[in-house]
Amino acid sequence: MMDKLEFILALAQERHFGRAADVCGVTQPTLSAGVKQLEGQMGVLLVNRGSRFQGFTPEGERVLDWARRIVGDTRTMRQEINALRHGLAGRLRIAAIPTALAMVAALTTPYRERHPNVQFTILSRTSIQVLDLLENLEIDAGITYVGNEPLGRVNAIPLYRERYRLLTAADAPLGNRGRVTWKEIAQVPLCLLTPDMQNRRIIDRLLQSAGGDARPTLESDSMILLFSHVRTGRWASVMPAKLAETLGLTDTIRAIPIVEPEAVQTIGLVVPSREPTTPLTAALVDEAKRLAPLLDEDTDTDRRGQRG
Amino acid sequence: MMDKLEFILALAQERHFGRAADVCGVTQPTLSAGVKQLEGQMGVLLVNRGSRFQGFTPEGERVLDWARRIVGDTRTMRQEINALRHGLAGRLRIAAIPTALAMVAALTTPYRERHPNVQFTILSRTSIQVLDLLENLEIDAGITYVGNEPLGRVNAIPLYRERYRLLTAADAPLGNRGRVTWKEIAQVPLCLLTPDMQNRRIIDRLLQSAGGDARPTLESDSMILLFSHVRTGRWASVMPAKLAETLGLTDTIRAIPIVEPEAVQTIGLVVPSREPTTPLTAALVDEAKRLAPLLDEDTDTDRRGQRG
DNA sequence: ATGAGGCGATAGGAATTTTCTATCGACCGG
DNA sequence: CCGGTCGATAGAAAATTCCTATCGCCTCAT
Repeated sequence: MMDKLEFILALAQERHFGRAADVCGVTQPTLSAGVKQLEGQMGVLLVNRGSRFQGFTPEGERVLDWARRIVGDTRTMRQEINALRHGLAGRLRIAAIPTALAMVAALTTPYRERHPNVQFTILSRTSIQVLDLLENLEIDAGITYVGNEPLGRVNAIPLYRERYRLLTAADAPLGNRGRVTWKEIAQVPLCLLTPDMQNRRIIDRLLQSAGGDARPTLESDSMILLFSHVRTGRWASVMPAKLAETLGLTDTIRAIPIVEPEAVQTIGLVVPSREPTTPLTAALVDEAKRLAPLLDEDTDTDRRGQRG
Repeated sequence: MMDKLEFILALAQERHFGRAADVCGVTQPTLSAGVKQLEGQMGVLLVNRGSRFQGFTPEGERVLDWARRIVGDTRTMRQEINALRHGLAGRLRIAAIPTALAMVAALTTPYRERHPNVQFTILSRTSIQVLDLLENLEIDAGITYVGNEPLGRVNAIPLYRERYRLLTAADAPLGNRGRVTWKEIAQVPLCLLTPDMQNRRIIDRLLQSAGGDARPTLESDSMILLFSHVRTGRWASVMPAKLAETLGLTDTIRAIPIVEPEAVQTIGLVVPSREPTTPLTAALVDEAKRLAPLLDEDTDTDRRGQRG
């Protein structure tokens, strides 16, 4: 029963019997039979098939919902019992949006000090993918934008506020400025994330509303690539203050506050809203709550510093 | 996995490997092996044994908690899918305290009209047993006292207020009265429920606080038995107004309001607080919410009538 | 003390279920 | 019309589950 539920979870994830079978570590006929058996037990067709996977029936969607819950609870139970015996141990799977990657260390480092037996898997994903992975039990927690769009069935713990900086060479146009406007930025050759990233969409919106043209010279899904271009002195980029600090400012590269408007996005930890969560996740939430005030303080200091 | 969880639920219920096996429809060695296998998967002993069942370990108690949740969710899923196909169908298991038994029909009758394919199992139990059965997934809903004692992890829907009447022959002492006090009642030979029933404990408390002696002449766990004694004209009893009405008042038997104090107990439907509940249970809650205002109205009318 | 009876664990074999390999038929795109 | 992909099916092998029979331990009554 339990494994059959895992089958349809994998099937929802892969939308392909063969690949879903791989994910589950069984052969395709086994998975096919498992799904069929589940359909027998339920007395309804769960999957629309026609020589291809064609999605789930309405009943299938409901079963899928329950399967997520039941499988999730089972994993949580396992982990809770294990934690009772051996303390916190296991692997914590986190996905973060690229602009937040740099601050994940601020969360994982104290976590690991408290719980040395926990291992981490950290993925870089778009904000949409983060929520998707969370929904499908493929990650334990996400770090993404909170407070703007509806987040679905998750709990959010705000971590810090993202403020934007123009990253550019000191000797480039605008390089000597104490602050710049979004309108001015639109004039320089920008390196930005690809449009599937929410960060890019936010920046596009800001540029457009300032009357500027949102046509970056270069786009990539890697912040490292963007930064390396800025380092040549020939390109500029827009990135969150925290990230700019982490990547390391040199004498030649400056991070200039962008005003009009001074845009602020809240970044936070998101975890499944199910109660109770796994011990590993619960500990991460604790860590986030501890960290949040510190980060906000940093941001305030930083802002005052830049302004003064 | 799933069936192993059912095993320990049965074990918690029966506190005996052999009987638990019977409940699950397997032999004792099968259940033993199942529990042992679960312990293997969890990596912890779940049950304390010493040639006898000696209760669960702390880890076992946690697993038990999760098992209730997971097994309950699985059943709910099954039922929900079934309801999508065939409408509401299946068996609704209800337990009610004896004094509330008579009003269950007010709930089941309209329910059955709306959902003709639903079957009922209705048990008469003490209020403690009702909550216990609910906790162990052995019933879907209970009807018992709400609003007094802590109820645990259940939701309560108030149904009506229980008011007490002295049931006695018209030609017996007090039989001609328009109202009586608790103190007066203590003087007549009473038939009451056994002390394991909360109703009896409530009445005892009222009698005692009125200075009367709480020593009933006859006690039983059956309301029918109590009533049949009253019908002889030689005994009296104290029962809720609703119940007295249902049992049928004749010219010779009167139901006399009891005052000083006029005691009121709220009776309600209790269902597991888990969300979402099974479709069968959800429909019962709907029915209860529909019924509650009608019942309260009756009670008020009744009270005014008795007083006037 | 000692024997009977109840309880849960264990052993070993039967039965069922699960899973695999191999292959088929349908559909899709060229 | 042909090659490739996808999911279903068939049949054999493997694994597991489950049962019967029995054991060892403990309790309680004689």
